[in-house]
Amino acid sequence: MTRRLPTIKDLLPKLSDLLNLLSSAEREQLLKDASVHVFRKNELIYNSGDKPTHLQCLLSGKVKVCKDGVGGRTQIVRVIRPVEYFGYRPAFAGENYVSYALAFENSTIVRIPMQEVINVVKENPRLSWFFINRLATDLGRADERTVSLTQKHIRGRLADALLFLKESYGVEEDGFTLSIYLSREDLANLSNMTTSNAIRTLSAFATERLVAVDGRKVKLLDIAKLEKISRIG
Amino acid sequence: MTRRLPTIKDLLPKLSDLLNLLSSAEREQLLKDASVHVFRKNELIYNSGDKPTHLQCLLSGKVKVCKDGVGGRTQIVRVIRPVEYFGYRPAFAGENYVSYALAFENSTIVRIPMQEVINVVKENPRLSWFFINRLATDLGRADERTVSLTQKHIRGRLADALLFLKESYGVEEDGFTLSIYLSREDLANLSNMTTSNAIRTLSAFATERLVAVDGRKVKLLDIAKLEKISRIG
DNA sequence: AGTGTTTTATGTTCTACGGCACAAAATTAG
DNA sequence: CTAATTTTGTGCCGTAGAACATAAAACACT
Repeated sequence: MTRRLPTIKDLLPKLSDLLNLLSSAEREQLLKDASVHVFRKNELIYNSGDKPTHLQCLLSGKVKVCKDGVGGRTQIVRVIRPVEYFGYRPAFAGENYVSYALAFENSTIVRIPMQEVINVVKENPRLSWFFINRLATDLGRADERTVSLTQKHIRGRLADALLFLKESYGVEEDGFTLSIYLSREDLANLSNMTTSNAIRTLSAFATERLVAVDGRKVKLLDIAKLEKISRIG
Repeated sequence: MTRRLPTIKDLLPKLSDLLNLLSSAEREQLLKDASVHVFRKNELIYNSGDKPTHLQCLLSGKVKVCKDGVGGRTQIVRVIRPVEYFGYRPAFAGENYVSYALAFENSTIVRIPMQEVINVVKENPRLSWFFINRLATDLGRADERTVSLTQKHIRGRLADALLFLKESYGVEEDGFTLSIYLSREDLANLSNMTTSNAIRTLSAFATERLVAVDGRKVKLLDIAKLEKISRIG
């Protein structure tokens, strides 16, 4: 079977929620140096300390954005789904990356030179609004997350993580199975606990019939109950 | 002694980092319905659930932005200093407030109708950039904070809080005393611990000569050591 | 198939920190 | 000035959850 890298032209429709905001000249300006990259599972997309030279758009696959804390423990800060733009925050803040991004699974990404994006942002208020809206939404989520992760107990945090994954990546045709298959360790890093506790708590949920587990496949059987656990902490 | 409410005209210079980005017509548009408000210590500036009808600018005083978590425990999410704009995030995200703001001490605030701000933002990329830059910076801080609060131990979190207060509000003429006098409870809510533990840990810092405490006045005696405690968690 | 490596699972121990109780001090109210 | 309330300071206890150990299972690689 022959494989080819998709060209930018193939992908235009997927990028359109951003590109539609632009004049054709602006579109040209952004796309002339855009490039497509394929990352294997667990491959590093950008690293902490790197200069944010490119706006990235995830076309297919799944990506996690992480930060490592003091004890070497890793926190998954955000997850990216297709078709979502990411990697722009530090460029807008005038910083280097303070997080790193890894492909959960094989992923295709378009990279657009950030300087061009900034040039257009500084001219085109519609594009500005696009980013203002996303940054404001993400900031709200981040604050919410801080409170949840610091105040809720383990069961509440795991329930949060499961519901969050459903919202982020959806479920399979059966309507129950999370479309993303995470290791217990990733699940732990998402909900701020140790791997052992993620395993234990997920087992507990399984015996309580809140979820059904088959390896890395997780079926969410009782959303209402999970939401309640999330609410009461 | 007679007191009068300052007029918008008096305050124009203080608002200037934002207003300088605007045409005089735009400036007029924003200021025509702007108003000045004075809040007493501990007074509520906006509440969770409120509609974000106004962009606010703190002219004098100090303000805390809080969220309450599941156990009724309060988390101080952000602190505002003069001259800083706040209260705009949910408007840009299309949400209502999910936090509430209280005056730490008597504070003066200018309120500008948010709809007018949005109208100008959607026309003027320089103003857009102003908010993009701030939102991006705040989002970076929020992520950093999440990791710190979840992973560092109590001493690290309290050290963080003290250094953060120094950075936010500065010190008095002696070069050591924090310019903000916080209750132990506020200190606890800032660093995600119970009031008792804030008291205990601050006492420990005092006996270690890292700080000197006199009521609510806190002198930071050994910044380097505090930074180290923050770093090692 | 066989061997090494990573992931999952479970039990056991240990401790950081929350919860609670109470007293002293400080602040506010009347 | 006195009473009431809030804040600060300490001690003690209980426990959620981390740390560690070990084994079984799953997976990867020759």
